[in-house]
Amino acid sequence: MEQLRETLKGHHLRTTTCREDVLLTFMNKKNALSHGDLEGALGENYDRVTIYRTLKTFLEKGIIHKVLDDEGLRYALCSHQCSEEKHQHDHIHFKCNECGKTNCLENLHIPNVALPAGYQPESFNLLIQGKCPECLGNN
Amino acid sequence: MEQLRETLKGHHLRTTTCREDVLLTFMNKKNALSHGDLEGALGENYDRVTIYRTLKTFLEKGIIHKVLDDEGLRYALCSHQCSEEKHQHDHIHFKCNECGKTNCLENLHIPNVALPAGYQPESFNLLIQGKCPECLGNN
DNA sequence: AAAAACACTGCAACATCGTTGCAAGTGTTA
DNA sequence: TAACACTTGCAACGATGTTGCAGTGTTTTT
Ligand SMILES: [Mn+2]
Ligand SMILES: [Mn+2]
Ligand SMILES: [Zn+2]
Ligand SMILES: [Zn+2]
Repeated sequence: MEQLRETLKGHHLRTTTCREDVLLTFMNKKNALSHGDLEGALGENYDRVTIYRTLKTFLEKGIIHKVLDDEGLRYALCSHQCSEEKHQHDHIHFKCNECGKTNCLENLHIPNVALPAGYQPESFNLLIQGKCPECLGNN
Repeated sequence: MEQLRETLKGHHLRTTTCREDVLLTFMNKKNALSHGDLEGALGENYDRVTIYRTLKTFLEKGIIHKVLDDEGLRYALCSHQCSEEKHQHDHIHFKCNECGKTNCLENLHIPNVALPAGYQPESFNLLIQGKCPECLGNN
């Protein structure tokens, strides 16, 4: 609980109950969340628009990052110290086609790619889809 | 023009003007297109819904594939012989943050990744964002 | 302590995106 | 020709995302 405020303070954001709850939701569920997921979890307490704006703010401040998906955008916590200036990610995301959950594989890095001459890379997003360990166990 | 009908026939689809025009649009513009792009190009000739359905059909038949994006889904032609049964892609996509265009780098393959035990991969999507050769030239 | 400036939220209104059902039209098959 | 299957447009709807504004609460300044 106190850690939440630390995180917000650390990114120069005021502590509000909506921000605390959104942050808490990300920490409880460990997989990537869509706006709809958050609205489902917190929609009775906060307006849709407020949740959108909270996500936008968290993105800008480096608290969460986008997770590409084949059916809609999701978001996940930045584990390392991202800030408003530097938003660096090079880890892999895995989406299970069975349970539908998408997770950050934080310690699995995207391999280097030798781009053709003239391309200047700035950021990378690798999504691997398949079956997750849990779903493979239950069958 | 005749090649269009070949492609449609080859995937067991009737030749219709909408399908021809959508296919033609993909071949003319070389970058990945969103539904909105197609609606902008063909919207006066065909209903929005028809374009949605055409995209869905092309996806199922293996004529186009999804291209993940940080602001919305796009689609691009499958260059190799994808079919209704087998939809295999392992090439890299590049999105230019300057001009906004996303392209298939057909002959640049996604490197192998050693997933942790228990994960069963099925498909891969790698999007690299940065500046494209054209935009780097013009400045 | 009071005033001014700023930040956050909810609400309404709107725009875009995507899906579904149905009826009419067109092509294919028998 | 008659039956059938596929394709399209239209209408209606639901989901997703954005913007402006007014009310409230915080922070900063005087
Ligand atoms: Mn991640
Ligand atoms: Mn591609
Ligand atoms: Zn799973
Ligand atoms: Zn460019």
